[in-house]
Amino acid sequence: MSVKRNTDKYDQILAAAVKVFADRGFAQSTIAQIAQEAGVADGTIYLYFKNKDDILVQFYERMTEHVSECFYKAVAEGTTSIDKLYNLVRAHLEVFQSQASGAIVYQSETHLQWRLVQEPTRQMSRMYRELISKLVAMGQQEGTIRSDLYVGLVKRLINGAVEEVINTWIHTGMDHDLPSMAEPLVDLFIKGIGTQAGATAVDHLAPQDNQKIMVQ
Amino acid sequence: MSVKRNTDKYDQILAAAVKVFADRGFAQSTIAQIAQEAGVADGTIYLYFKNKDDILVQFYERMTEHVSECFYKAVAEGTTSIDKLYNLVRAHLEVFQSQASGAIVYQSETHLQWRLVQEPTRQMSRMYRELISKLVAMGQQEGTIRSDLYVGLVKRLINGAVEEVINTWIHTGMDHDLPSMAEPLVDLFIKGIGTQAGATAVDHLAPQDNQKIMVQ
Amino acid sequence: MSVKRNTDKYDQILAAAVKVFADRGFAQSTIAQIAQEAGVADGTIYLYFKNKDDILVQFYERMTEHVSECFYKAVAEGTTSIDKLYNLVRAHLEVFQSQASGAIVYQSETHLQWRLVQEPTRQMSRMYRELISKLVAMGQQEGTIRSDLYVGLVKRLINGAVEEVINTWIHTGMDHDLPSMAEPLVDLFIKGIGTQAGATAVDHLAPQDNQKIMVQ
Amino acid sequence: MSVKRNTDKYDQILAAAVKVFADRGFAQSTIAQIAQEAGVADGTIYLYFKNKDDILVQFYERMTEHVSECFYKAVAEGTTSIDKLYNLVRAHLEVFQSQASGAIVYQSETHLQWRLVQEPTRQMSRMYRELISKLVAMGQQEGTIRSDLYVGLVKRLINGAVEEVINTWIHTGMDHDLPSMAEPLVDLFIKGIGTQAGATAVDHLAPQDNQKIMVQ
DNA sequence: TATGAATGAGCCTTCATTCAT
DNA sequence: GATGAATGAAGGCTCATTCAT
Repeated sequence: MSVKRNTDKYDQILAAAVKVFADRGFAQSTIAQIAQEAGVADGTIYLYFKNKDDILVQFYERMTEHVSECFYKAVAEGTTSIDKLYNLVRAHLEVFQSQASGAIVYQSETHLQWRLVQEPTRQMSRMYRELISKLVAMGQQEGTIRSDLYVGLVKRLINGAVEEVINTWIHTGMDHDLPSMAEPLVDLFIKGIGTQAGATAVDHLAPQDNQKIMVQ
Repeated sequence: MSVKRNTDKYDQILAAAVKVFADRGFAQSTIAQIAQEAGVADGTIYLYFKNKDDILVQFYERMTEHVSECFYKAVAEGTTSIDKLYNLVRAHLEVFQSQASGAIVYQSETHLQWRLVQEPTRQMSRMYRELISKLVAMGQQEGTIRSDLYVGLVKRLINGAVEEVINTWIHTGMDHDLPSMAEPLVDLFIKGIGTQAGATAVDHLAPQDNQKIMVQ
Repeated sequence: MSVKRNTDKYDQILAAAVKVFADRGFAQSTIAQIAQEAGVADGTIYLYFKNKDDILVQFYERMTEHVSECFYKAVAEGTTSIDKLYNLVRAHLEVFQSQASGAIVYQSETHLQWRLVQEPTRQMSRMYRELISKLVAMGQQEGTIRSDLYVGLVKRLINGAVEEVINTWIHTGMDHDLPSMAEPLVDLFIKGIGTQAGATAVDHLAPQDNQKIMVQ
Repeated sequence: MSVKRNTDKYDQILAAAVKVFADRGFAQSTIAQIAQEAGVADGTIYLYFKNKDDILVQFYERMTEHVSECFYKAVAEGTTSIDKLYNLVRAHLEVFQSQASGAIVYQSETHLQWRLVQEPTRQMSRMYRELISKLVAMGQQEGTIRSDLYVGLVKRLINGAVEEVINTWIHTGMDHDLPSMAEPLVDLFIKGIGTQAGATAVDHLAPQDNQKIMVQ
């Protein structure tokens, strides 16, 4: 009656499903396609997953867990905050490159299946924010990172840029090396794109309402 | 015979469709739902759109056109490159805030309905890259923007960060003011998150293969 | 409220409908197609015909009437029974050749829309039988036609053969001259395909139950 | 994935479909009606047939194959050409009587669904022509069949007359015995309806262009 | 009269899910 | 456990018919 998890066949089906989802999108994928890709009968899938939605949810939970581990480990391995940031970005790119299908599904379905994957996604986001938050605090103590920063926005800056790099990679056929983008990205994160003169110029932009910036 | 475009009812149906798509996703939306939201009969939709896919395509084409205009105008209105960048980011945030449903659909379906919306999406991306490219070149002449930049990556940095800000806004209930994020974002883009010491530290990160960075 | 018949537009629509029916079949034809072919608006058709079925019925009634006239006239013009038969067959082929679309529709839809066109079809059949019946009786008096014939079967022989010739003409692209088949057909009807020896051989075939032969 | 053919349920559905098609015509029949008649769910039909069209095509292929076998066997069993002709006509009537629904569908849809059933229909026609052709040649050697015949026209004479007999049978409620018409039909085919005097009279009909007669 | 936009019932087809084997 | 045939609800789309202009 209740589904069996963490068996070989479970993994086999999940892997097949991710591949199919990556190809056609979750909503356009059918149980029959997944079954064929996994080399099992349609009905067999229901021995391991409650229903079609459950497959996606399981994937997100696994993915989140795996990614979390990787990110934590990557950050732990760095000594300075900048090392840690570099390791984090590199780990992000590496884990998505090594699991292209998973990456595609994750990037594509998060918005669309929000109701289903809200929980793992939020957890991922929280984890990311926490890592960035610690990084920034550490860097501020080291004197390598500015002290006038809204952490929430920094997180969005870094996460958004990295994800955009991954998206571009996906849409251009996944034919270039993703982790090698880590260093130039971190370079941009740290130094920005401006010169000293540019920095001064920015300070003369009209001030704005900073109240709502710290959301999430 | 052929569909009637640019009529009141066309707009009415398109608006309804965007609302429904934003709520449930394109694939999960039904013609019946759109018809009900628009206050017309199911069949009426087919007087204005070839089929369901066509509704999404029309939306993308309209959106792309509208956004392009806004962005071009915004950039044209700035005097310095930093002004222009600020105006661009602000325009991006403004146009998506003013069309929340459209923003959601655009962000959500681009990846998933790639076959359908490839063309307008590519056009949008090209336009964005062009604007950034000109901005950067101008800033480099002004001496406000660094000269050692890969424009493609800068575009991904800025676009990715802005879209992530929009996504966060969407996922947190669209309850804060989006355009006010423009200034702190530009501040981060120009200055980065590092200090002088941080900048020096970045230069000591392991060098990497820069060959493939210029993709897109 | 009540439909107007025998006006120019009525004829125009009817002609257009027959053309469309011939192309795609009655059930696969749409009012929109007929309207376009006729150069009128969809709604206009309902000023002249009760509904789609009515168009077919009107066509059958007209066709039956026209064909009847032609057949009667053709038969009246012959002097001997064989002349009359020849004229009948030739008229049949002529009228269908001169109205190819009508011929196609008539041949194709009679079986399928039996419920709709039963009446005119039956009338046509009755007329045909009557003509043949008179022909045969006349020939028997003249001594040119056998006296041991079941008229119903003779009618089916002649009508069936002529219609099959028409069908073949339709299916081979309507590119040969139809009325010129009248003479060889009549030759076969009168003489049969056998020799004297053949005729003798036929008489030795097993006798059968002749009771039910005279139907229709 | 691919449809299952030659199973019990396949036959069951095909039989039900033929019954429904015979009742209402192919285009007016619905999958739901067929499913109900077959006692299965709508979706089940798609496990055995690609789509609605495929059902008709399958029927035609089966029918053609079955009829071909019957006709070949019937002709093979006769000794003289007239025996063979009689057997052929009788087999034709028998096979259509024993499969009334199939007969109706075959006669009704051949013209209308020409695109779909062209292939089997052409094959059937070719087979029929071949049989007639051999028959005639044999009879001519035996001296029982005239030597001045256009085979194509003879085929149309025989086929047309037989089919008209079947049509009449269908339209009059299928209440008389069809095979018993074989003998009087063959009698007409061989002897014609004329007397010696009639034959002479025919020869005085206006000559015509014989060039195009041999089509098909 | 004539129009053609609007309607909505109905149909083919797909596919998640079940269950007898 | 594993299968895959069967189910039937649901959705995209068509088109005969109506009616306000």
